[in-house]
Amino acid sequence: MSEAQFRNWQAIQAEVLRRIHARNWPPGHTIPNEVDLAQEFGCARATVNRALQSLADAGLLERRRKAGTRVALHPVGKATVTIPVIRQEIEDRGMTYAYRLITRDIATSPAPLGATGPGLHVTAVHHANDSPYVIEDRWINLTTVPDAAEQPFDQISANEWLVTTAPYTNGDISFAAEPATAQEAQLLNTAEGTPVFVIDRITWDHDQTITTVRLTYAPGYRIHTGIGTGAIAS
Amino acid sequence: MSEAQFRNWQAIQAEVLRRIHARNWPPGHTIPNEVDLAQEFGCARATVNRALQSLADAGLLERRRKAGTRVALHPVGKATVTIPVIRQEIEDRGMTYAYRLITRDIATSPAPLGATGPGLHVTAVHHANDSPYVIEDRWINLTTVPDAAEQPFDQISANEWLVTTAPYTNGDISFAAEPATAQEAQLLNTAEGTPVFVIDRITWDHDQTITTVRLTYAPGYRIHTGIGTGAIAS
DNA sequence: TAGTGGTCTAGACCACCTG
DNA sequence: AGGTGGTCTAGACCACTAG
Repeated sequence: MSEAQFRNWQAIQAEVLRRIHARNWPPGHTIPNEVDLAQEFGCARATVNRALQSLADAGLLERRRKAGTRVALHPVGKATVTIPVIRQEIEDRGMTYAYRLITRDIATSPAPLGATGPGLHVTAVHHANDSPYVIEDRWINLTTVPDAAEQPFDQISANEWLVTTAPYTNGDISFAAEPATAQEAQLLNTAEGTPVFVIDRITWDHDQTITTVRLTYAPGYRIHTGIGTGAIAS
Repeated sequence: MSEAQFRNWQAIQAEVLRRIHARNWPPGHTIPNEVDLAQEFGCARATVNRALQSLADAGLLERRRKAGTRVALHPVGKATVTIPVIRQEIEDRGMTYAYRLITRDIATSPAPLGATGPGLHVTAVHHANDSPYVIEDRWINLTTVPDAAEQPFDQISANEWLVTTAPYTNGDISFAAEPATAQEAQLLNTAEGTPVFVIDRITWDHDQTITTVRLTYAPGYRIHTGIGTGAIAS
């Protein structure tokens, strides 16, 4: 009791986790406030705050001013998916990267890009070990990224050019399974209707649309990542 | 300048972001250390630390002791995918939830569960508005979760029972697009070979396997989430 | 309105790492 | 060896919100 056993926020976090797992603090239970915990753990309140905030970020605790800190009823799992540059993703897997531009046109942007100004439409295929890896079907808003109009995108992909040129503040991303269209199947060297993994992404700089992209991966592609309290960052 | 314009860590974070976007601090650039920034912003170093750590978590900065803080060369995007309980996911979309147990057997666990002890194999279908929504094909490790053997899982799904009973510390998760097998197609009321979104998940309590599950979603399912510096938490 | 978490401060010590 | 980020402290004030 009131022993100064827990000197750093990670130790405190581990102890809190232990009590949750041991059902000392069951789901829905309101745990002691930060002042009391700080006294029990023999540390400053700021240290307790950091430990609890980290657990709240992980979804295991729900915190509200005045109401206190409760153990989440349904500990929502959270998986952080990293979205690397395609060339890096391929090279990190030890495969040889190649890039092939398919089409490049300037036309009126489709609805998602704001429906107003002109857009640059680029389609390309990224290869890994000479096999098609992913199709990049992209619209770039030429109103917000006018420099894109001068880029040929025949050597450097729009994917790679944009990350070092057009920073974004927000984005939406979605994952789905879809049947390959005839054109996609041809580019990916597979059969029409084959299940393919599709990522749709749109990014903004504040409220200005920058680009929308559909990435259609060759069959067999998987996204893999870790979850859980062991992966807590910050 | 040394003006005390930035009083809280979020304002500092915004200012740092502005300088990165404005190319004042281009990719690869080493930014001033925390002491200098604190003086410039007219605040305590801890406040600068919080702002920079938040940006480092978001992948925009790379920090190392002694080396300092650099702007990331390839600002890796990170999307946080939440993994809710299936019943909640359906009800949150305003649809009616229903659950149907298909099979329940005790047998020797397959390889992923440790290959040693007995396992409980449960397959079930979750419905939304009376349409099949997702197939849950699960193995539960009866060595680590013996209580599962006494659960019928005919009313409450294993998915829901486990989150409030068997906490995990770590997990792996992967997403893929696959063709529906004959059995999956039948349960999902679709055609064999139809592209379906599949989630494979395995969870451990430290190094003890708890459960593996394959979730096969009905055609049309999408995972959707946001990305970017606007979604920074903590 | 009072209790709780959110944050800031000024200072200090430490762990890590580069040069 | 020395500079940098990582963290802790003790105290303070503020913002939010439940009762």
